[in-house]
Amino acid sequence: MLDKLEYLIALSREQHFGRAAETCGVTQPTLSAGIKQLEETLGVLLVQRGSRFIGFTAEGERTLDWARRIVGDSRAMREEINALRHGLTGQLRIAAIPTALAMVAQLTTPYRARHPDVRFTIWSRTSIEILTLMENLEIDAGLTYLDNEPLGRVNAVPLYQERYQLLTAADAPLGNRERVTWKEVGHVPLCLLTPDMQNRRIIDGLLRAAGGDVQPTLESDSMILLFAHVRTGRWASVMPARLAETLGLTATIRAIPIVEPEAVHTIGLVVPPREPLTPLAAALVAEAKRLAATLDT
Amino acid sequence: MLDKLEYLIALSREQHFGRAAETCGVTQPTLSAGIKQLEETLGVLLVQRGSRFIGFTAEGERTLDWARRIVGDSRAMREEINALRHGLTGQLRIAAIPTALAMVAQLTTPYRARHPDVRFTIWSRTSIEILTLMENLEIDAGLTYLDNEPLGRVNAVPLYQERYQLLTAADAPLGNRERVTWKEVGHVPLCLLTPDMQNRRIIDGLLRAAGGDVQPTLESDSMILLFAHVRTGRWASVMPARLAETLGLTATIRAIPIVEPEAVHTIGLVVPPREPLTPLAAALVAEAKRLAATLDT
DNA sequence: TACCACGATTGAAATTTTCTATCGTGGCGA
DNA sequence: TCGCCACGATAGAAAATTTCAATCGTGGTA
Repeated sequence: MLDKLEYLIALSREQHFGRAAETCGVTQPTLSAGIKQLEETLGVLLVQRGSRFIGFTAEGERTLDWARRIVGDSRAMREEINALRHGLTGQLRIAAIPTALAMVAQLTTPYRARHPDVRFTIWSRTSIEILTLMENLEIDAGLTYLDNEPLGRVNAVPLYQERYQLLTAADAPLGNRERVTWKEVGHVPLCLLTPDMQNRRIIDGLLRAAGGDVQPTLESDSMILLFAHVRTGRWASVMPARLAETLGLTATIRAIPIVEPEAVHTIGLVVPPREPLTPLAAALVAEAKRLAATLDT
Repeated sequence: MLDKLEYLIALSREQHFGRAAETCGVTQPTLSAGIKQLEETLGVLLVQRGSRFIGFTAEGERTLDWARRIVGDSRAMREEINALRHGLTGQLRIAAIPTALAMVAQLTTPYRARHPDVRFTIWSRTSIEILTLMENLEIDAGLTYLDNEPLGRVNAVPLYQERYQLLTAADAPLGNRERVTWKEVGHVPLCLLTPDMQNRRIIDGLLRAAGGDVQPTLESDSMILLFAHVRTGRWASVMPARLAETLGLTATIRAIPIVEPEAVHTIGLVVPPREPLTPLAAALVAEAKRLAATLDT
């Protein structure tokens, strides 16, 4: 039964019987039969059947909710019992938005000092993908915006405030300023994240509100790539203050606060709304609270 | 896996491998192997092994908690999906303390009017047994005291206040009074519930506080039996006001309020702290809230 | 000391699960 | 319009697992 529920979750993730079967490590007929058996025991159709996967029925969606919860709880049970015997071990899966990636090290480093047997896997993902991954039990925690676009069903721990700076060469236009306005930034050719990133949508909004138009010269989903371009001294970008500090400024590259308005967004840790949390996730939340205290103001 | 967790719950209920197996509809070796397999997948001992069942290990108790939750959720899933298709059907299992049994009809009658396909099973149990039954997923709801002795992990809906009256023949000692004190009641030979009932412990406490000693002439776990004795005109008892009304007073039997102090205890519906509730339980909670509104004050 | 209750163990039988191979269907491009 | 292709369903054989009846071993008890 539990494995059938896993099949259902995989199917919702992959939207495809064959691929779902593969991720579960079984063949396609096995997964098909599993879903059909679920349908029989529940007495309802769960999947809209055509010649290919179309979607779930209303009952299927509801069952999916329960499946996520039940499967999640059974994994949490295993993890907790294991932790009772062997302390915190295993793998912690985290996804973070690109602008928060640098902050992850502030969490993982003290975490590892306390719990050396935990291994980490960290993905760079959009805020929307983070929520989907969390729904589907593919990550244990996420680092994302808490206050801008709607959050799904998660518990959140605020970590720090994201403030925006223009990153540019000192000898470029605006390079000598102590502060610049969003309107001014709108007239500079920029390297920005791609529009599927919430950070980009925030910056777009701020630029438009200042009456400017958004004309990025270069887009990427990688902050490293953006930063590398800025480093050449020939490009400019908009980055959160903390990230710019972490990446390291040189004599020739300046980070200039952007005002009018001095926009601020909250970044935080999100974890599944499970009670109790898995031990690994609970320890991460504890770490996040400690970190938040040191970052305050 | 799910069935193994059911075995664990059954074992905690029966404290005996053979009986637990029987209630699960399998043989004893099957249940033994199931528990052992659980122990292997979790990598810990769950049961203290002697030549017979001794108890669970700490890890076993923790696993039991998870098992109750996971098994409860999977049943709730089945029930909810079934309700989506066929409306509310199936069986609602309720346990009530004896003094609240008469009130059950106030819940079941309107419930059945709304949902005619639901069948009821109702047990008379002590307040402690009700909590145990709920823990072990053997009942869907209970009717018990909310305010006197510690309640377990449940959600509660207050229903009504229990006030105490002396039930006695009009021509017996105290039979002509408008009110009597607990001290006076302490001097009358009484029919009371057995001491495993919380109602009895409450009355004991009140009698002792009034300086009297508790000397029941007759004890039973059945309110019907107590009432039948009172009906003969030769015995007296202490009953909640509402129950006395429901059982029906005759010209010769009077219900006399007991004061000093005018003790009051809250009775309510308790349901498992599951979110969401099963549809059957949720409907009962709705009914209880309606009833509570009509009973107010 | 002998018995008894209880849970573990064993080995065979039954059931369930899983796989490979193949079928049928609907969509899509030539 | 036809033919191909991707996808999920189906069938049947093989493998894995679960379950059971029978029996054993161990403590506790008379």
